[in-house]
Amino acid sequence: MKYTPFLNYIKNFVDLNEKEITFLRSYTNYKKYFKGQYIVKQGEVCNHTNFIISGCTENFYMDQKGQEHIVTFAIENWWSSDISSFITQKRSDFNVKCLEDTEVIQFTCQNQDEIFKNIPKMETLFRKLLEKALVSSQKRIVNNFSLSAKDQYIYFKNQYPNIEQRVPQYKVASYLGITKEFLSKIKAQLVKNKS
Amino acid sequence: MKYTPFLNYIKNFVDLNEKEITFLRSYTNYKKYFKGQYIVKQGEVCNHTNFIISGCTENFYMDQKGQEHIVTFAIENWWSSDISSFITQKRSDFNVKCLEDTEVIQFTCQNQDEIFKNIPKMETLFRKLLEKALVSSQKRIVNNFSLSAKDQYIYFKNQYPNIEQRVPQYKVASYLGITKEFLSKIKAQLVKNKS
DNA sequence: TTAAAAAAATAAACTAGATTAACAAATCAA
DNA sequence: TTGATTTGTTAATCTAGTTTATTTTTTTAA
Repeated sequence: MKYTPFLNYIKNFVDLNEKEITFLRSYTNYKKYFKGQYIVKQGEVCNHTNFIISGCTENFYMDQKGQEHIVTFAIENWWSSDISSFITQKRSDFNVKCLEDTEVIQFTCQNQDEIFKNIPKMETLFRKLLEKALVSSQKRIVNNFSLSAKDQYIYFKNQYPNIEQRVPQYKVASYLGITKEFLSKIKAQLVKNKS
Repeated sequence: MKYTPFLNYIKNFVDLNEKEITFLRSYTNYKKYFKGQYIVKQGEVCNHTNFIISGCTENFYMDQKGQEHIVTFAIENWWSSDISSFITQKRSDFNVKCLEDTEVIQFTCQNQDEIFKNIPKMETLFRKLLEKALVSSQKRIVNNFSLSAKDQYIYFKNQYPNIEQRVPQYKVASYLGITKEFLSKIKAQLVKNKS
C-alpha cells in the first residue's frame, strides 16, 4: 500500500503500535503530483510537510534579478517543504517543484501538532530529523566558505550520489551556487586530469 | 539567582510548574567561563548544549590551510554548542570559544534525554528552537548565493545589531566569509556613499 | 523521423573578491 | 608611559568564477 515506504522509514527511528499507526494514517494523507507541478509556490503559505515516497523535488527561489537559486533537492525518503513558511504560516520565499512524478505523505500544521500531542515519539522523531537537517545545513555553509567550487562539486557527488543523474546539470550548478558554464569547465577539467 | 534569565527565556515558549522547574534545575548546571576559554575544542566530543546567560562566544573551525572560519556568534539568550558532535557524540569539527567572560546553563546529552522524557514540553521547546535555527541557517545559505559581500554585511548588521560592537572586525569578516581587507574596503565605501 | 526546444560545451572579456605588503591606530601589559 | 601586540587601513597585483555570445548535443513531442 501507499503508506508502506513511509511506515518503514519511521521504523528506522521509533516503534509505533497498531493504534498509533492508525492514528498517524488518519492524520496524514497521500498525494500524487506530476512532473513540473508545484507543491509550494513562492508567495503562498506552505501548508504541508511532505515525506517523499517516490520522485524528486527541487526547492528554489527567484531573486530580484529573476535568477533561480536551488536550495535543496529531495528524493525518496526525504522531507520536502518550506519549513520557514510552514512554521510561521507566512508567505513562502521558496518554490517546491516536482522534477519527476512525485508521491508524498502530507502533514498539515494542525495535524502535525495533534500527532505530536498523541504520539510523543513522533515529536522525538521530528526533533531528531531537525537536528540532522541543521547539521547538514551548517556543513553546507562551512563547505561554502572553505572549499573551491570544484571541491564542492566533488563533495556533492559523494554526498548525494543518486541525484546528479536525475537532474539537469544546470540545476546542479545552481545548487552549488555557480554558473552552468563554470560547472561545465570544472567537469571538463576533472575528465582531463583523470586520463 | 543565576537561573533566572534562563527560566525567563523558557517562559517565552512554555509554562513550567514548580515541580518541573525543580526537575529542570537538578538536571542542568550553571558554569562560568572566562574570556579566551574554550567551551568545546575541535577534535574533542561536545558534551553539552549551552544556554548563554551572559557573555559572547564564537563557533569556528580551522581548515587544512590553518585558516579560521567563524560559523556563528552567540550572545545572551542564545544557544551555543557543536550540535553535530553533541548528537552523534563524535569528535567535534568546531571550536566554541568565549570572546567575553561567559555564564551558561549546561545540558548534558543524557540529562537532556531525561528532561525530554519527564517534561515533554521541553522537547517541544527544543523542536521549535531547531526549526528556527534551521530556517536561519537556510537563510544564510540563500544570502550567500544571492547577495554581494556588501549586502551580506548590511544584512548581518540589521539582523544582529548587538554583535558588531562586541567582536573585532576581522571576526565579522570571517563570519561573512570574506577577508578583513575586503570588509575594510566595503566599510570605507559605505561611509563615502553616505556623505 | 524530424523539427523544435532544452541542455551542455567552449571561449573571450570581465569583475568581485583574494593576496601580499606596508603602514597606522588602538589596546594592553608591566 | 612605553613598547609590544592586536586590530584596522590602503593600495597594487592577481585569480576564481561571471558574463556574454556562439555552437553542439540531447531530449521531446507530434
